[in-house]
Amino acid sequence: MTYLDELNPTQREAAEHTEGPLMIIAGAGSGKTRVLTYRIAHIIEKGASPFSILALTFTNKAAREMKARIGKLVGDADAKALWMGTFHSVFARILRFEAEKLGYPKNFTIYDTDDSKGVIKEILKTFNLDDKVYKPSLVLNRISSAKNNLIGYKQYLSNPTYMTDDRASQKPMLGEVYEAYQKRLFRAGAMDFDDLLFNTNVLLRDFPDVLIKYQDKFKYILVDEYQDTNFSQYVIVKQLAARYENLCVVGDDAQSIYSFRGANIQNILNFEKDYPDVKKLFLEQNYRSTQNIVNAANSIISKNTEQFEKNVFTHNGVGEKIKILCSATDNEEGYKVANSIFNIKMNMQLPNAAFAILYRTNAQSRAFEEGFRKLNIPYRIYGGVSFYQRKEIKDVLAYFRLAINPNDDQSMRRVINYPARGIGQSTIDKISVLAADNDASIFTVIDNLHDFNPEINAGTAGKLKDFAAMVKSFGNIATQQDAFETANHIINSTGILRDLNKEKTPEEISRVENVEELLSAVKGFIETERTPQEEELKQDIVEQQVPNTEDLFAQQADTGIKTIDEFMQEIALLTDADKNKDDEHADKISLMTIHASKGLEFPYVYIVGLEENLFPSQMALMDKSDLEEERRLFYVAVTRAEKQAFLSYAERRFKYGNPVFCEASRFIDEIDSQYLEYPDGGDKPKERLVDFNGGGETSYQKNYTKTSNIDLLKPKQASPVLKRNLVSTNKINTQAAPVDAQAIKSIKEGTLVQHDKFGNGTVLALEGDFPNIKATIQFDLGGQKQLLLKYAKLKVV
DNA sequence: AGCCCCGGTGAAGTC
DNA sequence: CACCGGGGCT
Repeated sequence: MTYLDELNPTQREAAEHTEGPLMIIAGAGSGKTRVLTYRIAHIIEKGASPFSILALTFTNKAAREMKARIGKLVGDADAKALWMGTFHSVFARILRFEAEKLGYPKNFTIYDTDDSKGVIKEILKTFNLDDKVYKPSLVLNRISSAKNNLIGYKQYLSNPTYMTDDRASQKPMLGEVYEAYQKRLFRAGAMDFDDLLFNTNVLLRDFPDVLIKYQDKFKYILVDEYQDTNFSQYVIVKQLAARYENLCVVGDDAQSIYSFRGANIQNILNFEKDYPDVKKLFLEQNYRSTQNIVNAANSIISKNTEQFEKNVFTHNGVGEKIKILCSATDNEEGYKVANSIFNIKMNMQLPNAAFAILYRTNAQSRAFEEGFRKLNIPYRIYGGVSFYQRKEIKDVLAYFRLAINPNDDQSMRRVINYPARGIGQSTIDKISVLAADNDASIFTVIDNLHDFNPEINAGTAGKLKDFAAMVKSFGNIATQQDAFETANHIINSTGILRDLNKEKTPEEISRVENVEELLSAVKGFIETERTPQEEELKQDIVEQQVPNTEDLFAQQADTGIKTIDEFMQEIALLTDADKNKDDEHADKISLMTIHASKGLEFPYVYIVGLEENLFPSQMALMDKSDLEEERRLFYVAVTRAEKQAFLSYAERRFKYGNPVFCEASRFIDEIDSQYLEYPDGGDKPKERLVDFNGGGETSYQKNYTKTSNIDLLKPKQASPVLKRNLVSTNKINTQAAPVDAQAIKSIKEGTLVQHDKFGNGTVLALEGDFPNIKATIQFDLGGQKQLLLKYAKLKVV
């Protein structure tokens, strides 16, 4: 038990309080992971089986690292036996063994967002709906948030509020699209990410024996990052914990930054209502950062209204003040930050890994990359297009998926004619219609062609049959051989590699390399042991004496072969943090979004692009609660820093190809100025009126003037839209509602407006929801146009 | 069937 | 500006 002595009294209390509900509010850098690992180790040492402990983390990486640390305390065998992972991966694993109760095959496919969007597009086609009105991404968001709130399509269709909302937003068919979407996925034997949680809830709700089984099994439940759980996850946890109530949730309401995907901060704020006898502990001592950083962060978060009272403090040194960097343009920001890093690195003899650049949006990385390249400093970008998103990889994976589940229509469409085998669009259309009409999958149709009487010539029918036979043969191999053999076979017999090797362009060569890399990932996969959880579940199945002798999992339990099916399960649930292929140990500067930086720490942190409309983002400015979330995001960013933080902004920045004047972010002003150091060395913001005419014309200005097609450089004619950018960059209007919004809202039907290009016009009609209002305008000269108000920069005449 | 060019459109964060 | 999808051409 000596390791418990390494904890401070509150931490230790948290680790030793193992029975009953416990809520740990853990401030940034307060040693949360340490407490969690010690707590779990402690539970095991007290005699609990690791199989009875369920620990839900935010990323698989976090789970992996925590397991490794627990392994050091209690031994790897016990650590490996823990049920630890993301909500999605843990419950996907359980669903594999219970899905048939819900009518899904146990080898169901997990659809990613691209798959989902594809399904929506097809539905829109069959319903003859305009995909500009029913934007797939919006439709999907709507469906997703319904599912995260446990609203199935039947409830959705019978809910008057949803129906009214959808009619009001000109999308009365949304409920029907939801229904069709769900039915298509079911037919394809597929679940999307939200279904994994939704269906887990259905399972626990409708099958009391299953609920009891898992309630009994999980005697200890821990949930990390509880502030970012959604309703669906909340209900799962509540159900599973109902028996023992040994439930420990850990989180920091100040770091809740995922409401856009349904996370509900109320889950943590209301925890004590659900469990009145909860033990509440506050970890308030920060071990990560200097006093300046901790105090500055406190002053930021104090502006929020919804939060637990807490007092984060540190005994670390005072440290350097937070430095403000101001650049003329986004490009200059890149050089300035790169130079600043270079200087500190040289002066203090630090490794590159001591520095991180955090931004609001991925698109901001470019300027910094250039800066680092000029100075020859190695860097690494987190996020972006992941390996598994690449076209050639998705093609190969589609074959893998078909081998496992031939009814997976999205994969079927992807490769039915890739590499080309003479199955054209019109043929695909015909069989798609047949499939939809008969509520069958595409595979079912082509595998039983003569039953469906398609109007297809004999030659094409033969090709379809051949393809169906190939898919079937892949299926056989997939169940009998290991993942690597299957993958090899599929890649070779489909001719994908041949297709990629046709041309020797650098692009194609890198594609071949990617496919080879995928193969070696499969190889690596079969060489690792299967997890104890899989064995446990399989054992469970065997004990239940599943009668079906062809049962895939029973077979695997016998042979011990790791199949392609298991490989796909694993990669379908990787989080972006897990997908980074770059080697982690190389000494590089890290560039990432603030969201991606959650849970990480760096000695020197540069938070860049601190400008109104960028951070806080334009979208967040519309809504007070969004602004609070944005502020929490800023809090997360600042608290990543150990030694020093830098805040950088640019006065001009290219957005959508146009130069835009920027105003320093209100967040800078919100920090108590005693913790800040401005560029001129003072502790007060410099008066920075934007000077349009005076001063030498820099090359930047020339550049901007040339490419600008809007009136940014003529303040005299400033429209309401532009006015905001012309005000002094100090406090003045940071509290006021954005002028953008007002300008947009002031436009009604019949309003006379002026447009840069089209001249004067009259608004005929408006449609869509703010801020995406589209206006139909009759221009005196330019005729009738449809314009999006948020882009159109209209002036009211 | 495949390629190219054009025009339109979008630009936050993610399992 | 960068990307995507559609349409048209070969």
